[in-house]
Amino acid sequence: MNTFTEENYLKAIYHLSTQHDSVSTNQIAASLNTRAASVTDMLKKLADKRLINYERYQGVTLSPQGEKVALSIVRKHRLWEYFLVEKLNFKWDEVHEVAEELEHISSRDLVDRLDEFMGHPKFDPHGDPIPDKNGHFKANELKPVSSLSVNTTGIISGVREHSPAFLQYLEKIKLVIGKEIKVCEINSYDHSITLLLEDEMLYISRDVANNLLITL
Amino acid sequence: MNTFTEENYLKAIYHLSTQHDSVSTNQIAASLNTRAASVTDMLKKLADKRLINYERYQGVTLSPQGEKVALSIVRKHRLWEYFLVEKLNFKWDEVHEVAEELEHISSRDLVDRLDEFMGHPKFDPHGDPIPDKNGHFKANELKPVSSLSVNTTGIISGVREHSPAFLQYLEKIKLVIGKEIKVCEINSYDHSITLLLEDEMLYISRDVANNLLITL
DNA sequence: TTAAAAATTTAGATTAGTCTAAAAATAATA
DNA sequence: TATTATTTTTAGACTAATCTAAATTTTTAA
Ligand SMILES: [Mn+2]
Ligand SMILES: [Mn+2]
Ligand SMILES: [Mn+2]
Ligand SMILES: [Mn+2]
Repeated sequence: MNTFTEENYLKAIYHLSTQHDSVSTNQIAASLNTRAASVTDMLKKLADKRLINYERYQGVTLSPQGEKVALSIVRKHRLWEYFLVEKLNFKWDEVHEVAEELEHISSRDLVDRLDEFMGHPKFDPHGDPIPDKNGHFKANELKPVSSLSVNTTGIISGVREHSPAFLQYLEKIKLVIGKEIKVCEINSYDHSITLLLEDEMLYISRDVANNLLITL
Repeated sequence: MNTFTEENYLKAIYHLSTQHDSVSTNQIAASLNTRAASVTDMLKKLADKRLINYERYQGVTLSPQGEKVALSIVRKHRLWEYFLVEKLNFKWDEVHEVAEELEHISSRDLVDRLDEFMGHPKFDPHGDPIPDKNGHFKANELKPVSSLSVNTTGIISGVREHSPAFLQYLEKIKLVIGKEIKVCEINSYDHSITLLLEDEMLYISRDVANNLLITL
C-alpha cells in the first residue's frame, strides 16, 4: 500500500493533470504547500514505484497504475463529501477538510458499501463527478457563467473554486447547484453580470461568474 | 493535536488500565506489537505532553487529560463500528480493523453528527459501551458464562475476545448479542457447558464460556 | 541478603518526510 | 547567441517513530 503522503501527491498530480499536459515540480509544491525540494524527493520515490512517469527537469505524468490510485482517492473523497452532506447534514462548504482525512481510509469494502448505501451517486455536493469502482465517470460538459452571452440560460452544475468563503457566498445568494439562471446583462466595462434567478435579479462579479459552472 | 501513534498509545494504556492499576512498558509493547524500547521513547513524549503520569521503571497511568483523549478515540471507534454494522451491513467480525483507521479522523463535528444520525447508540456491536461526547458511559454489569451455576439464565451482552475467528464462531452457532441462554449442565472435568438457546441444546468449551459475557 | 532473572531504559542506527541553501539545468530575453 | 532569470535538483540537516544491542534497575528466589 501507499502512504498517506504518497496518496496526496498522486491526487495533486491527478488534479493538475486535468489542466496541464505535464505537471511541474513547482505546481505540485504550490498545490501541496510544500517546497520544490521535497517534491523532487517524492517524485523519485513515486517513479521507483512506477506510479508516475518522471525524468529530471521534464515534469511528470501519472502512469496507468498511478492514475488508478489517484482515481480511487478522488472517488473516496467525493463519496464521503456526498455522505456528509446527504446523511449527516453538513453544509457544502464544511465537508472538504473532513473528506481530506476520510479519503485515506483504506478499506475497499467500506467505500463500495458506502456507495451502495447512498444509491451510487454520480456527483458530489460541488457538482464534481464521482468515479465508479472501476474509476470510470462521465463528466458533465461544464462552462463558466462568464462564457455565456446575453439571454442564454443554464443550470448551475458546479464550481471551479472550492473555498468555504466562495461556497458560503453562493449559498447566501441562493446560487446553488440545480438552479436555473438566465443572463440578462453583461457589463462591458468590468464583465460583471446581471442574471435572473427564480424571478429575482441578481448581480455577480466577473470573478464569481468565472468560478461558477453551468450546463446548458 | 496528537499524532495517530500517540492516540494509539493512549488507547492501549486506557484499555490496559481497565484490567491493571498501573500499566507496564512490556504490556504496552505487547498490545501494540512493538518493542519495549520504542514504548519507553513514546512514554517520555506523552509524559512531556502531560497525557500520562510516568516515572522510569514505575509504569504509567493516564492523566485526566490523557484519559479524555483516550475516551474520545474509544468513542469514535465504537460509534464507527456501530455505523458499519447498522448502516453498511458489515458483520460484527469485519468492523474492527476498519474502525482502527476511522477512529483517528479528527473532526469533532463528524463524530457528534454521526452519533446523532444513529440515534445515540449506547453499545457497539460487541456489547461494549459507547462513551457520550463528555466521555461518560454506564457499563453493563457483565459476567462470563463460565461463572454461572447450573439452571441460571442470562442474556448474551458482550465478548471478552474480539478476534474474527471467535466472533464468526459465535455467529455460526447463533450465540449472538441479545439472546437468552440457560445453563443446563457443567462438565466438572473440563468445565465445558451445555446450555439451552431457543429450545436447542448447545455445547460450548470452557474457553468460549470464559470469553462470552452475559447480564442477568 | 545476595545472585540470577526479568523488566526497563539508554545508546546508536534507520526510514519517511520535510526543510534551507547551494548547484545545475532549462527557459527567457537582450 | 550570450547573458540573465527561473526552475529544478542535490547536499546536508532535522523530527517522528521505529529497531537492535547493551546497560541499568527492579524483582524473584535461592
Ligand atoms: Mn473536496
Ligand atoms: Mn467536492
Ligand atoms: Mn473494535
Ligand atoms: Mn467493538
